[in-house]
Amino acid sequence: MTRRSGGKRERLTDAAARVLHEQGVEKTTLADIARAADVPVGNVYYYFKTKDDLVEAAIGTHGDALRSTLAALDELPTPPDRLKGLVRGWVDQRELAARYGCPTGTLATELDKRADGLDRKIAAHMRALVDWAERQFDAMGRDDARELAVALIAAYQGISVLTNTFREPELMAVEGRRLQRWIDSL
Amino acid sequence: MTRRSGGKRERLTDAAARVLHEQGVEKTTLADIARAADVPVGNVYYYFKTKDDLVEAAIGTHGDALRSTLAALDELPTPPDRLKGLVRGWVDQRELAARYGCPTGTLATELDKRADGLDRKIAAHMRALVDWAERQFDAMGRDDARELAVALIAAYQGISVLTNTFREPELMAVEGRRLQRWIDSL
Amino acid sequence: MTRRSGGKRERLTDAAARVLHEQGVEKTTLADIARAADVPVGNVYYYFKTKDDLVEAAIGTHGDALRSTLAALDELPTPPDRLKGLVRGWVDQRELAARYGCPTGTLATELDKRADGLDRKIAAHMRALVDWAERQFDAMGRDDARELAVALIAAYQGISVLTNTFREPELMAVEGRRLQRWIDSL
Amino acid sequence: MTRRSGGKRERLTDAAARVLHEQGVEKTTLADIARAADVPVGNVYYYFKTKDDLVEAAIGTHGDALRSTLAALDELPTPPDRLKGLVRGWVDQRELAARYGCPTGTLATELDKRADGLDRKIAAHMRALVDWAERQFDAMGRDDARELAVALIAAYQGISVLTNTFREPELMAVEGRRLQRWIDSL
DNA sequence: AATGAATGAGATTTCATTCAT
DNA sequence: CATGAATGAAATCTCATTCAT
Repeated sequence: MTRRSGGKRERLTDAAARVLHEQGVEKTTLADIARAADVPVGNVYYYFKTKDDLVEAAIGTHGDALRSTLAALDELPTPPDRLKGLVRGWVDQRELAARYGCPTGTLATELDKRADGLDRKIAAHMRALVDWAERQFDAMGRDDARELAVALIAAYQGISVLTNTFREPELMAVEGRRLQRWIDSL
Repeated sequence: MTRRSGGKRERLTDAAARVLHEQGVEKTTLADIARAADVPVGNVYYYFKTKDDLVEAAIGTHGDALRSTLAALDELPTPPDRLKGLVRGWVDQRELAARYGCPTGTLATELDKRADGLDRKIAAHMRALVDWAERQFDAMGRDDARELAVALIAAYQGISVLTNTFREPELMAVEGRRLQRWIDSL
Repeated sequence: MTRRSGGKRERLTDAAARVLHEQGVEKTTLADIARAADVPVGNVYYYFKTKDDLVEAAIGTHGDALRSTLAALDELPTPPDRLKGLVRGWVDQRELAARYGCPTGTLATELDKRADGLDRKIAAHMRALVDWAERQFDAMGRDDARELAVALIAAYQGISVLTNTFREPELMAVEGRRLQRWIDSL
Repeated sequence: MTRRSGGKRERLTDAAARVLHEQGVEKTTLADIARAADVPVGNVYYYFKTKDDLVEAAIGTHGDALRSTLAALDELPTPPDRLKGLVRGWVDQRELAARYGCPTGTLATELDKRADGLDRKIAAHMRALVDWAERQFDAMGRDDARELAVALIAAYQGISVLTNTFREPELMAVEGRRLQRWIDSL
């Protein structure tokens, strides 16, 4: 709710969300984020008590983005439309995935090495995504909705890893087509 | 290849391979690795010029493990046997994956944030794996061998991410059965 | 002496006096004091140019308290009554002393490490206390009034240190009885 | 037991003991201590994991000094001799007390504001001193040995505070004579 | 007068790397 | 070859003080 003074807090979380995705949590310094947000380093601590607090806020930003993406998809008429819309979004982002991977996936992978609560925060977002997909498959009358949902999200996470590792956006496009056909076949 | 002095070099690379997988590259200090290998810190630099050199050696160790796994699978009679053997290996490692993810995948994800050559080293191992799978599908007479290979490895990487994020080894087991059926269906 | 604006200045000095006693000068931040006084941090500087100015005001508050204590004792009929009244006051405060020590003594001890004038301010209060005791002993006809006064105040400061160090309020009570007997014996 | 490389660790604890006494714990930076010991700041952390660890070591140094002082006094023939020897030592140190107070007392006063274990460490030294004095009074056949011991140490702590506050070493000398007479009178 | 926000200097701490023996 | 010790650059974090409104 704090929106005074040019939305500096928001600028910081946005910059953090982007930079942490690009550089990873451990490699990114507060100075990196402060610079990207054009805020003096010392000032960051006015808004966030620790670096982890800022990381948490950035995770929240990614979660917000995910939520609004899913909300937009919910406007589509049928469950298969929605699922295919999700896949289309992934394909649209393939250049970013090739360079930095899926934000949720790479953050989850990095944070899972730690035992603080941050890993649970990002896991919650991943779970929200799987849950959403499950609801779509369920609406399509599938008994194995959960398994299908896991398979879909896993397919995306997996191809993100390969797309990123091989720096080949085209891989995402190919897999996207495969997933579209698969959804249609259900 | 040097095997002098009580295999200290090997102890270091082995320890590095394990600890880097468990803790991640950035969170792991040289001291962590030295301790795990029971080698004095100062001594590490006799064997490795920099930390990155040691990371590279650890990547090599993971590559060796992968190569010998594939070599063992090559002993199996038919390509589907080999592919299903690969999947079985993944399922067998599901507890490790739940705790730390796939070594190759998590290392690739972390190193891809950097642009210093190490990311290309780990990418090479990932490529070797895809190539091997492609050869199997090719031997099965599939025209779309490359695409199938990518899909298989992506499925594994993806379920590794979810297994790790949710700390649920069972996800890997379920996906393993799905992949087995899929291979049989080809 | 300014009493405008809801006595904010007074609230600040009172809070400072208390918090500085409890936490010590160096460990206490301006924010701590502002919070305790329920005054916005930025506002403190309207009343006090620097942190040291506020510390000085807090010292003044302790001095005021001391002065009014002595003024009240001056109402008692005889010098021994007054001295024993002083001792009784110390014993009454023993729980506070056990937790945080004598305010004057602990502040003096901490400020004496500095050479910036504040140490002289607190020394003045300590001197006022010794002077008052000297006047009582003098009125009792003692030639060694100064020496006795120093001994009395030192006894209190010393037992405050021990009471605080050992967290044993009872020490103060025992020493109080000893001092009462001693005063009676003069 | 580590005594290599020019006893740098010892140099650090000695410097810390001195500088912390002179400047107080909170006002003293690691850089201050490192400079006094002629050791690079970064190197301090090779010997002490945190600043508090170094403070603890410095407290230990003060404790060692106290112990050896008492051990030397134990060589004196009679308990009164020993107690008066203790007092003589205090008087001999009066210039230091006038400038910085009693090391044990001022450290105890400052550390008692904190709730970590360091306050208990310094309290232990203070207790050792009281215990030693109690043993002497006990050996003199006094039933009230504990109370006398507390009174003696309190007298010293108290006069240290005044000597320091007023910057008057002579106060310690006067009180020393008073305590000598008092011991003789028992 | 009042105050949320801003700032920068400085403190603690970490760690890859180097050095002396 | 081996190794405990050393080093300095850089990162996180704190806080008195100032600023803009």
